[in-house]
Amino acid sequence: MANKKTTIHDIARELEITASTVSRALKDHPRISESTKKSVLAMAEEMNYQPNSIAAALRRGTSNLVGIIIPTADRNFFASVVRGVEDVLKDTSYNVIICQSDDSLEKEKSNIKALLEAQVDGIFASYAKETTNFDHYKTVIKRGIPLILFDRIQESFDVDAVGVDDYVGAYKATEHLIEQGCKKIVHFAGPDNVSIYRDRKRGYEEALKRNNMLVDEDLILTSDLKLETGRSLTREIISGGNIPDAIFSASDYSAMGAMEILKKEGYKIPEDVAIVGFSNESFTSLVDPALSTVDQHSKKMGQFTANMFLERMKNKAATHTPSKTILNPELIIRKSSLRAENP
Amino acid sequence: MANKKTTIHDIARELEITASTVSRALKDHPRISESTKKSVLAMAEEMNYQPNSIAAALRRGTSNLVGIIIPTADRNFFASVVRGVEDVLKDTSYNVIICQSDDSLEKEKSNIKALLEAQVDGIFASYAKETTNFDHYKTVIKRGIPLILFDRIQESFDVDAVGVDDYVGAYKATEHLIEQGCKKIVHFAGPDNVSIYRDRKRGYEEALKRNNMLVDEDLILTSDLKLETGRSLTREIISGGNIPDAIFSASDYSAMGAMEILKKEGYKIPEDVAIVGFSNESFTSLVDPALSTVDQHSKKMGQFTANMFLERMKNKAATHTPSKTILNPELIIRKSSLRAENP
DNA sequence: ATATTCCGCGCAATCGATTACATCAATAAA
DNA sequence: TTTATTGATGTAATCGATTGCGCGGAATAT
Repeated sequence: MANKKTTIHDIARELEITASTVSRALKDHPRISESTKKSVLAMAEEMNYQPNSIAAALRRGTSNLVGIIIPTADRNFFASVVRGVEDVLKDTSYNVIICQSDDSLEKEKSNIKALLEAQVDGIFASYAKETTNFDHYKTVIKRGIPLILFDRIQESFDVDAVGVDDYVGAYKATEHLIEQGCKKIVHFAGPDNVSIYRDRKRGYEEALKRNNMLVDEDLILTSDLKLETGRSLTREIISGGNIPDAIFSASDYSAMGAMEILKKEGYKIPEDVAIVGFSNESFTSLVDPALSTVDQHSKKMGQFTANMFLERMKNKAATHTPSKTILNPELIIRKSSLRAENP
Repeated sequence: MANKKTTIHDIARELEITASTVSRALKDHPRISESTKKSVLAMAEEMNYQPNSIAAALRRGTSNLVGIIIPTADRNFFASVVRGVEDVLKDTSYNVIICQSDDSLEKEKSNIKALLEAQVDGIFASYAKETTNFDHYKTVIKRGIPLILFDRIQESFDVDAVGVDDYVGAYKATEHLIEQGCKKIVHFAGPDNVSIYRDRKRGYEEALKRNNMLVDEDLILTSDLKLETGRSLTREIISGGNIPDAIFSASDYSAMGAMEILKKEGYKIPEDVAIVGFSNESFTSLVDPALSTVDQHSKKMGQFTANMFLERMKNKAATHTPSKTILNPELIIRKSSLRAENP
C-alpha cells in the first residue's frame, strides 16, 4: 500500500532521459526545451512526485529551515512573535522549527544543538531567564549561521537583535500612574540578569525621578513575576498594612495576581490601587476591570526579525555588522488605571 | 571567521583512519576498539564537530522530525498540546516542526506539502475548521507516514486519533446547569462540519432530553464562536428580550463575550444567567466571575499523541490498524455557573 | 563553404553519513 | 602447525538532488 517515493530518477527512467534533465525541467531551467519541461511536469504529476528537500538540502548546503527558540509557546507574546515570523516567511521557501526552552539554560543549549544538527539556515531566539552566559549562542555565530535575538536583548552581546524599548514602556506606564495622582507606586520587577526587566525597572525609576518623586527601594519587589507570585506578594503587602496606591508590574501575570487579591480584600481598582501590567497578554482586555498594560508589538517584532534575516541572506557575501532594532512600545490605558476624577 | 563545518572525513584524515571508523566510533559501535573511540571522541571535541543530521537523514531515509499542524499557536489549548508532545519527544531523537494552518484549508495543504518534502517521520494534526475533504491527509497515509489526528476527529476517516469525548463534556456541562436550576439554556454551537462541535451540541441536546426538557432549536445559535461573535449574539438575545437563564458555549471565547455584554447590561452572573464555556483557556480562571468550563486535558492529549506515534514506530513492520483514543473531559465548576442557593 | 554561436541534454562528481561486505591480523581451537 | 574464529578496520555503494563541464547538432555569421 505504502508506495515507494518516486524520485527524479524514476521520472527520468520513465521518460528515457537523465535525472539532470528532470531536475532542470522541474526548476524551469532556461536551457531545457518547453516540450521536455511539459512532459516532465506531466510525468511528475502522474507519478505523484514529491521532492525530497533533504537531498536538496544536503547538496546545496542549505536546509531552508529556520529555528525559533522561545521560552514557552503558551504565552501570547511569544506565540504572536512566531506568527509574525511566519507571516513573513510563508511567502519564501523557508520553514520554521519551533523549540521551547522552558526558560531553562540546559534546554536552550540542547535546542541550539538540535537546530545546528538540523542545519538550519538561521536561528531566532529569545533567551531563557536562566541564561547569563552566551557562549552557546556564540557557537552559532562562529558557524556562520545568522542569529537574531528578539525581545530579550543583551547589550554586551554584539549580535543582531529586535526588541522593544522596555525602558520607554515602563517610563510611560509609570508616568501615566503619576498623572493619575498616584503617590506611592509599587514596582513588581523581574530577575536582574534579564535586560528587559532591568530596563523596565530603570524606566520606572526615571519616571519617578523626573517627576520629583523619590525612588523607594522598599517599593521594588523582585520576583519571577508569575501569577501566583503576584498573589503572594500582594498578600504580603496587605498584611504589612502599608498599602500603595498603584502597582506597576513588569508582567501582566503578576499584575493579575495582585488585582485578584486586592479585589478579594475589598480594595477598589483603580480608585484604591491603580494597576498597570506589561505585555498585553490576551486576558488583560477580558478581566474586570480591564488591565492597563504595555503592548510590545509582538507580531511586528516577529516580522522585523524575519525580514532582518531575509535581508541578511540577500547580501550573504558582504561582511555583516550586527545591528539592533528597537520598537517603541505602546501604553494601553484601560480601566485598571484610569481614575474617574482625572481627565 | 566562519569556520567550515568539520565532517567525519576531517576527523578521519586527522587521525589517519577512515570515515567509517569515525562514524562507528561516534555511535559507540561494539566492533570499534576503546582506544580509537577515545581518540575519535577527543578529536571530534577538539575540531568542534557537529553531526550533519541532514546527511544522516538522507542516508537512513528517516529525518527524525515530526510535524505538528495546528490551527493557531496562540490558543492555550493548542500550545498546551504541543507542550505535551514535546514533553514526550524531548527524551527521544525526534524534533518537532510546528505549522499553523490559521484554520485555512489552503494553508493546511501547503503545510502538509512542506512537511512531506521535509521528509518528516510523522505528522500530528488538528485539522482546520474549513476542512471537509481529507484527501490531502490521505496522501500522507499513502506515503506510509504515520498520521495522528488530535482533538478534531473525523469518525468517517479511518486514522489514528486522540481526542476527548466532547459529547460527554457537553453533557456534563449542560446537566450541571440544569442542576443549578436553569430552565432555559442557550447553546452557542460551532460549525457543523467540525465533529467536536457536532458532538458538543449532541451532548447538550441529550442532557436536556434525559432531564425531560425540550430541545428548542431557537436556543441553539451556530457561529464561529469567536469573542466578538459571542458579544454580538448576546446583544441580539438581549434586544430580543427573551433572556435565557443560562448559556452553554462550545467555546470559552464566545462565552466570555457573552459574559462581558451581560455584565455590562446589568445582568448578574450566575444569578440571572449562568455561563459555562469550553476548553479551559487560561483567561477563564482570571476573569470575574471565574468562568466554568470543560477541560480537555490538552497536555495529556499531546502526550498520548506522541506516545501513540512512538509506539507505532516501534512496530514499524507490523501492519497497522488505526485506533482512536478518547479521553474523558473534566467539568470545572467556577463561579460563573455556581448559584449560591444550591448545594 | 567554413567558422562560430548556441541550444538541449548527458556525464559524473558532490553533499556527509551510514552500512553491507571484504580484509587482515591475531588469537583460539584442532 | 594448520585451520577456524573473532576483533578491528577499510572499501565502496548508497540516499536524492544539484550542477560544472562537455558534446553533438542546428542555426547563424563570415
